[in-house]
Amino acid sequence: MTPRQTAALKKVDADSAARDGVNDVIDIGMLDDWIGFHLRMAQIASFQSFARHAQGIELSPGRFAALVLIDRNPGISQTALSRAIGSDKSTLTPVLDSLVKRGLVSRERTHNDRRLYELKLTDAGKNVMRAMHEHAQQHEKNLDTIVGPKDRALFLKILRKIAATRE
Amino acid sequence: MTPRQTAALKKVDADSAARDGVNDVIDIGMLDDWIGFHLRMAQIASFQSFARHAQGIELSPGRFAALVLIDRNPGISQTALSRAIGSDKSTLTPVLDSLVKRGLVSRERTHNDRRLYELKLTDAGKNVMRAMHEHAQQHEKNLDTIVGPKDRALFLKILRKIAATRE
DNA sequence: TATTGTTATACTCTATAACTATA
DNA sequence: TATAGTTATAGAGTATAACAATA
Repeated sequence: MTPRQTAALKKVDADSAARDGVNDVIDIGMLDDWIGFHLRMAQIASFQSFARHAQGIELSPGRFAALVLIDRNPGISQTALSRAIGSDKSTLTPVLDSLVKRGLVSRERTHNDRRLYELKLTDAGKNVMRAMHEHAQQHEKNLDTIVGPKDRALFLKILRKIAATRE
Repeated sequence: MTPRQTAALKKVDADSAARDGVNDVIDIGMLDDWIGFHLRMAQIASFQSFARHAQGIELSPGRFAALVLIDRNPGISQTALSRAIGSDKSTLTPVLDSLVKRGLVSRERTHNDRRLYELKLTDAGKNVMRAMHEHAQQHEKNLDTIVGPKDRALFLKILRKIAATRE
């Protein structure tokens, strides 16, 4: 490892820098060589880009993911869904409340075990998901361009590996 | 700060799957090929790993980053700091309040322009940063192992590129 | 007793707008 | 007028603990 120790995270404009007595370029020190830090910054940028592409459709990446998961796993329970997206079941309650209220998801008790709900997409939910899909695909296309076709598979493989690791 | 959280996309245990009538493995559909999705999942996993390593020291990645930035740029103003970490100045106010209250950061008006604060680390702040550094390095070492030495530079380069893109 | 899902509660992170004090 | 920082406020996202209904 060869820490560069210095990098421009963001240039401060010359005027304000002079005014502040602060250097033109901010020194991010050891962070510059840290995977975790850049993972965080990349995710923030990606999230913001996603939000720009999806403006008009009110659906955060998390909710969109919930919709996709319900679509692909019709009848899934809330607890199973919460496990899949890595959040607590109590976190999911208001999310599903709003998705049901907006008519995108149906929630019915199972016949076998009346403690569980069966989650399914309504037709409206499928439509919204499809519309969202298009926006998300444009966003993905931009990411693809940034990553480049040559390194795409490797990059994805590493991301999957990081996500799968629980140590 | 004690985020528990489970594995994203993890397998549902056989028993509960049978009980739920849900497949053993959750189908994530189109998400599986999406960079943005896996970026998000990797970041969540990395964050949780960071939290586990840093348990005992109450410092989120964001606050740790603020500390590092102040350490490397002593005398930086709050607005410059907020620009560097990409959040609003009002977001930073309570963060700095708590860092100052905990004796980790000093905040003094500049002599030239009495609207600005000069942020600096106190000795206690430097100590905490050093302790944090050790935890964070262990965390980084794990990430390094996952990524592998061969692909590390390329992976970092792509992350930087994504973070730098504002389209 | 154990599990599903809800409720009550709380904390973090984030932002916008209006404000103050200084320039 | 413009800038640095605070305050008021709000909303998303997250969690834990206690609870009701059901198993």
